[in-house]
Amino acid sequence: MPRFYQSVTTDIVIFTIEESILKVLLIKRAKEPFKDQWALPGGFLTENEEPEKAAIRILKDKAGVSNIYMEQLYTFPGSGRDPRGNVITIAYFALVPRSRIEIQETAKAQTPIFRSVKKLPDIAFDHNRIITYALKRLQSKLEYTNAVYSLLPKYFTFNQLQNAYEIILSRKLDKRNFRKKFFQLGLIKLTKKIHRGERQRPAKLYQFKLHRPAELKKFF
Amino acid sequence: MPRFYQSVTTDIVIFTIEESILKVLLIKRAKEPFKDQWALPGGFLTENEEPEKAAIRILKDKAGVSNIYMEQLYTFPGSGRDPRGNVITIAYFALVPRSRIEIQETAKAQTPIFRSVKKLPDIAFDHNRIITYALKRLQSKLEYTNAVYSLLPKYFTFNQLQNAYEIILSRKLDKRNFRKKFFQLGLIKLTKKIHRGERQRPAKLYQFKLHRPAELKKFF
DNA sequence: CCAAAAGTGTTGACTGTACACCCATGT
DNA sequence: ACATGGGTGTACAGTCAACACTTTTGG
Repeated sequence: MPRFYQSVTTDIVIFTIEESILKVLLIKRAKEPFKDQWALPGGFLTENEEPEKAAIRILKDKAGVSNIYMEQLYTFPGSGRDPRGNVITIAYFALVPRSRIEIQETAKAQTPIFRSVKKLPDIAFDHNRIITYALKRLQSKLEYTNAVYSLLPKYFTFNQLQNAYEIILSRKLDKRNFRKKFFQLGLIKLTKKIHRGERQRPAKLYQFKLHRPAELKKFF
Repeated sequence: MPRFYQSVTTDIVIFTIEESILKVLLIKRAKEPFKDQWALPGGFLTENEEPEKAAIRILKDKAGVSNIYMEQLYTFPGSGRDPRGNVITIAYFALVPRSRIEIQETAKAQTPIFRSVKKLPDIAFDHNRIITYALKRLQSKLEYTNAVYSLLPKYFTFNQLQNAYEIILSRKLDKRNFRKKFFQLGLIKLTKKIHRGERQRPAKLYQFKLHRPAELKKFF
């Protein structure tokens, strides 16, 4: 059987919540094709590099974060991606609390920004399709995993938690039912800390028991 | 950024039900590495071939089927797959009713056989891992899609349907509850055909309304 | 008439959903 | 004192799970 070689890239959909909006990290492409257009951070696999390693490397290089929720999304065919021939891309998605992101100096030339997933600019390649796919996956992951832990700071209020769900699912949830259900899941625990300083009743702060992916039985 | 090239393969986990056992198609490797060991059908992408096209091609070449339920499973890294260097593999899984499979002449040298997923022989590469992953995916797909349609013949009895679920999920289901729930889903319709010839009460035959993938709200 | 699988409803437990008011603070 | 988000319980509806007997055929 003949052996062929392909170009393989990874692209990462990095989600965060900022100002109550779900946003995705985009960078401006420095090179052709699609020079100066917005695109997902990504790049070619280096020689013998494992795809997941490449995704972790890119996450570190562009957003300065590591050790966050990340999973493989799908491998997209290259149709039309690149004039020079087919390129397949292994897409990942990652969740980061806004506070942990430090845009790296090396990446600043590419003017990385977070854009609302609801108001995306024109985007290079088929990255729009990838983002749509990632959003669907994220929504369904909320329903049967503890993935949110990776969008929230270490200590958070129940309302922050609920807001994350509402923002991602784009719908209101009942406060009492949400608290009841989520607390029964046993994923989080009450801490002794209290969030003060706003001009209203202080809020109790919670934290996740686990800071790594876990599956649940059921959910929302 | 430098551009590297990778070898990319596809492997397909082809499931079928035969004699009330869930089985996977394996072939004997004709070449090194892992010559004469059992492996999933698969192969290198040809030049500029889209991964899904390659999977369809292999399905046709080895098992003689087309137009069945198939979806991308995951892209596995090549660690240790091939002594000559890293190879990544894009894995797919497919569901075929046993009756539709015609092992192709061209493939017979590789002595393809269906083996029970519960009693697999020694398998080349990391294909065991891929099969395990595929099985998990299949089980969860049963719960929120109509995927079974692709394991059953055109006309089938309610018991065949239930057996398919029981075999894949490895647990007994309550007959009355299963019928009630499944019928409410509205995926199948009663036909006027009747299955006779066994020495017991004849069974009504049903068929799926759709013979393509569909998502449901909920399930089992 | 016997063996074997086909077919059919009801009940109690549980889960999900809808809904409104008081509380603690900062200004 | 008041505005703001924090925090709490109950009742009804819908869904899930357990369970046993009659029917229809072929041999």
